[in-house]
This record gives sequence, C-alpha cells and structure tokens, in this order.
Amino acid sequence: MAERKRQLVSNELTEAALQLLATKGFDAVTIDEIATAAGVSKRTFFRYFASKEDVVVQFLAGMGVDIRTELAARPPEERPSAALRYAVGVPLATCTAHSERALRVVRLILRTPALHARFLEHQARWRDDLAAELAGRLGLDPGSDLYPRLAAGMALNAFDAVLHRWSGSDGAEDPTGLIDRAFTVIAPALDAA
Amino acid sequence: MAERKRQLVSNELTEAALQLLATKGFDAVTIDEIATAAGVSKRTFFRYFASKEDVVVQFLAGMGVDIRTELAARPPEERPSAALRYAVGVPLATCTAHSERALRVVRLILRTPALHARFLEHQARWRDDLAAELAGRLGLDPGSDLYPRLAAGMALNAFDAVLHRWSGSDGAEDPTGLIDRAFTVIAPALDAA
DNA sequence: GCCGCTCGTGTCACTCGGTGTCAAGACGCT
DNA sequence: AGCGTCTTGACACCGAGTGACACGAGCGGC
Repeated sequence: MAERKRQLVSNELTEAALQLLATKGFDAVTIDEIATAAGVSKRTFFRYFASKEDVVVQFLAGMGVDIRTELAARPPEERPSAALRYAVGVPLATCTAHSERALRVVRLILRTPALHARFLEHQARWRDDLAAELAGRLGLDPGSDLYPRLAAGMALNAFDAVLHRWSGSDGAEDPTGLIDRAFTVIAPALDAA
Repeated sequence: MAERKRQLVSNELTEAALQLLATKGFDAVTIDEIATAAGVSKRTFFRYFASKEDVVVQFLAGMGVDIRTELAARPPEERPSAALRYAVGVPLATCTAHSERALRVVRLILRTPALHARFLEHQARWRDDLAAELAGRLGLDPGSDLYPRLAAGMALNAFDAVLHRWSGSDGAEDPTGLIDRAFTVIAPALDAA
C-alpha cells in the first residue's frame, strides 16, 4: 500500500510537470510550481526525481532496456540489420501507441537544450548496452572490434532521425515506414562481411 | 590591444579550469575557485563562458566548423565515405597534434556526465550542419531524404567511437588507423547507390 | 489501551550556478 | 583636463539541489 501511494505521488508529479513544462517552457517553470501543483513540497519532488530534467527524461528511461531485451530475443541467425531494426522498432511502436503524450514529450525534449543533452546521455548508455549485446550475439570482442559500437550507434542514429522527423511532422509521418527507410540506408554497413 | 587582453584572460581562465577540474573532479571545483585561481571575479568568469561546462567544451567548439569546412573543400566527385573520412580526420589530427592536452580534456569529458551531455549536444549540432552540407553536395532534399542525416550521424558516430578508444587506451592507439578501420565498416552504407 | 518504532513528508538553512544592476576604474579621444 | 566607452568587481538576487531535523501516520509488542 505504501508502494501504491509512492506510485500515485510519482504519477501526480510527472503529470503536473509535463503539463506545466509543455505549456510554459522548461526554464519558465520552477520546481516549486510543479511540486505545489502536485500537492507536495519541493523537497519531496527531489525524493522522487533526481533533477528537473529527470521528470521528463525518466518518462523514456525504459526504452533502453526495451531495445536491448528485444535484441536479445531476436533469433541468432537473423541478420544484424533485421534484428536491430526490430529492436529499435519497440520503443517506436510505444511512441505511436501513445502518440498524443509521446509527441508532446519528444517535442519538449528536442526543443529544450538541457533536456536534449540528458536524452543524448541516455542514448549513449543505450548504445553501450546495445553494443555489448551485439558483441555477445556475434561472438566479437568489443575491446578490439569496432563493429559492435558502430552498429549500435547506427541503429540509434536511425532511431533518432526517425524521432526527429516524426515530431517535426507533428506525428503525420509513420515511424514504421521511416525506420524501414532508414534501415535500408544503413543495412549495407550492418550486414557487410 | 583590448582584444589581446581578452584573449589573455580567457586563456588564463581555461588554463586554471582545466588544471583544477582534471585533478579535483568536475563537481568538487566551484567557479569561485577557478576565477580566483585565474585572478578574476566569478562575475567575470561568466562574461567569458556561459557555464561551467563551457570552459571545457568550448575547447573543442571549433571542431564542428572544421569538419564542415573540410567537407565543403573536398572535391565534389569524391565518394561520400572518403570525403567524410577526411572531414572527420581534421579534428582527430588536431587531437593527436596536442595529445597531452587533448587527452586530458577528452578523458574529463567522457568521465563527467554533465560534460558528456554538453559534448553530445555540440555533436548533434555538428551533425545537422554536416547533414546540410552533405545534402547540398549531393543535391538531395534533406526534408525528404534520410540519407544526409544518417550519413552525417554515421561519420560522427565513428568519430565518437575513435575518441573513446583513443582516450581509453591513454593515447596508445593511433586515431588515424582507428578512423580508417571505422570507415571501412560504415563505407558500404555511405557509398551505396 | 499505550509505548516505541519506522518511514514519508514538510520546514528550514545552506551551497552553488547563473544573472541583473550599478558604481568604480582603465583607456582612448579632443 | 574633461569626456565617452568598455571592462571589471561588488552586491543582491533567483532557482536548483542537499543536509538536518522535527512532526505525524502507521504499526507491532507489552
């Protein structure tokens, strides 16, 4: 029950934060505002989130592990381009499923330098994870072979490009179609050898 | 003459900052410390640099334009993989030329999340610039074609991987050799079609 | 019933990054 | 000397983030 309440407060906080940040802009909203809007104190906010950026970015935090677990679940004989495409497709599907909310968050992140920076940091971690998974999958040594890191980077780069285009078109363009087009571009490098 | 003095103060500031940050760690150094070490006030520090991260990251700020101008200078008939490889090679050559200093800065950036985030933000801007240059070079429409952004991303991704490996090996591995190996991996995608 | 226990929260005080304001000097010009 | 301009330092201020502590709610043992 204590866990229930914790989740409740957390949701209240993210809800208030997303609402305020999206309308007034990142810098124009203080943490006090968010906290009072959620009915708690500023101190309590920081017991749930490490920073102002965290409220927004933690909203996408699960994507990294989603990508990696999906890659781990793909059949081993599948070519890297296909496996990575499906792995990266998971968070994109989540985006399209909750497009109203996801679009607002993505737009906010891309428009706000501080958020964008944090987001890129997350992505860098995802890339390392993906590279490790990929190296294990292909039996490569990540210490000597550049391929795993480059491949993971290419996949996430494609993911990023699609996200930009998707939010740039206000959700009009289809992420699935975009990611397919992106992967036809990078596939020759992913599947070489 | 006034310009001389400005440059002098700026150098003093970056020197003090790099020294202190590299030894004590990013969070353990206050701006007051850096400023007093350079013989100026905290307020003056912020007249030269926008933020604490800026002192370190602005050290690499020129790289972005270097890459783009080099790409613009490459012969138009050169294949994208070769042109991008040379473009990205420019800042890497600068790194090897001042390896003692560059290595310290790169290590500091990669080790400090806040700095890493800012660095990635810069890179994202470079990528957009590179993509625009590449689109112009190939006569593609960056609004509809994904290739420019993906290609620019791949090149910078390779640059990033090399930088990591270089700093990870304490400068032992040769950046030129690494970037060549990285580009043989991604070239099939860059030169397809 | 009451006593203690823990745990979540609010309050307060504090540090530090970052900004606006202003007055005091340094410099060039006439 | 007297006058703009430009840089600087001093000061006050805001907001992010942290540490310390006291309060109250819930809960098990007596």
